[in-house]
Amino acid sequence: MPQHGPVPATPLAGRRRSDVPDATVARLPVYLRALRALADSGGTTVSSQALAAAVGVGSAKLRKDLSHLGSYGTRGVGYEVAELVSHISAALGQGRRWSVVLVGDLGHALAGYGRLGDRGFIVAALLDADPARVGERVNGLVVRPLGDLDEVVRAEGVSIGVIATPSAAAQDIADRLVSAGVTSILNFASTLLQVPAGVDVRRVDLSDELQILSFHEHRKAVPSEFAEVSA
Amino acid sequence: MPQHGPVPATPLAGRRRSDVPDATVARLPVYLRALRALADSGGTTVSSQALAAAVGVGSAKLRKDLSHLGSYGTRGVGYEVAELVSHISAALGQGRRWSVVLVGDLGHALAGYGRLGDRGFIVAALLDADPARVGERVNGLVVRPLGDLDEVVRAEGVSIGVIATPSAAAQDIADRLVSAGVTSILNFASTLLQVPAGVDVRRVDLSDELQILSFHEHRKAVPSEFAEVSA
DNA sequence: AACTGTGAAACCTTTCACAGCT
DNA sequence: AGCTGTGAAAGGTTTCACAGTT
Repeated sequence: MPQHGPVPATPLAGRRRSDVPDATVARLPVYLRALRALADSGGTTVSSQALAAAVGVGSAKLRKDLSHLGSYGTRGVGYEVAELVSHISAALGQGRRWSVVLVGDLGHALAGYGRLGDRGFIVAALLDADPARVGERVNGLVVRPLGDLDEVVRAEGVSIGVIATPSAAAQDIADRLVSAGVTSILNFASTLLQVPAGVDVRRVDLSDELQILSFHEHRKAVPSEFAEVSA
Repeated sequence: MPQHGPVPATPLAGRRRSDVPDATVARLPVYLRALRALADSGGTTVSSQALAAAVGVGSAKLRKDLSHLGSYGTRGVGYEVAELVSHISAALGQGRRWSVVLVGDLGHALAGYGRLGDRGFIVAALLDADPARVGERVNGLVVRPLGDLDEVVRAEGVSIGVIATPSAAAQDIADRLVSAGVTSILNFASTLLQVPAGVDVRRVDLSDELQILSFHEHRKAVPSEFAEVSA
């Protein structure tokens, strides 16, 4: 797995993947959720102040974030909720519905948890390598055997796969997903996946998250030890 | 529409929480896992090159990260695996074992998934508001009623809670956790929690993650619309 | 008066490149 | 020769503060 481009001489050859900064992209789903809640409760316009307060960020950051999508506010007034919703949705690719496959037993639980349907995602299939789990009904879906992966991905045009298997199986599942045509993977296993260029992977790991919390917790408990250099 | 006058939310005022940068803290668990794998396969020393390659970061970044913990390498040689493991563990607070409570049905699945025991975490209890789930055995633990929360937190000295309930219940659970004495929360619900200062919250949301992936996926599909003019 | 959109400043993170040790 | 540790440079993100618009 090659890592670096060969020539570092090029001054501006980095892969600019999109015009929207990563940090902004990560916040768009949060804004979107807050805006939809606003719309549901009858709001028609919001100021950056009000929306920012609702999501717990500063208003300048929110405005800067939105400015990367375009100029959709009205000076002196604020943003039209419905309009913002549609622009953010469009940026996130929600203009179409994305089919996803969830693989592994944690996936069965996630399928019932996330309200994915409300967010423009269709669970094309739940897959499991364990024959004992196959056939189980989970949240209106029947668990299918791993062998169906290729067929499902091709038939349903799946481009996103969720790996929620034990770590040991994760790389194998990733390989299968990629060879079936999946180009984005959300990986709940602790394994660091090897994938070809062009495939995006995001990893979410329970124990990593807990360890980050315990790092800070540790500091809360013994602040004096870290405050200052002693003798 | 939003009339919340003063913002009670946590604006996260500029505060130096620890001497280790956040970005570094987030990577420590990854280094630690790689180092343990190395140790298990008999490695005794690593160079920053080798370790960095194993976790998919640049070697300079790895060295800079480690330098925030101290100076534990040997020039010309590399790092002693066992020594690094113990220093990173110590930084993450793994010197002691942390008790956690998992609340909600997704928590039941997570309890069986994460190998938390291997990482220094003890699941003090699985709690559920649904009486039908109470008494269920999951991974060697019996699901207990939500009413036990206070007792468990105090009896087991729990400082970390995981919220894996439906969104509608999340804020209530957070309030209960906080009033029982929990000071770090990992929130899998989409709700943005309001907590008092001093309580850390990390949120992990399945549909947010999928939306981040679909953002990029969207761009892959229609690159011409967003790409710059090529040479 | 209220609020957006945005340059510029401040801050944080990553990468470079090399001095210094083994 | 090989590798760490780290200042300095480069790049990215957040915050400030205000001109511009309604």
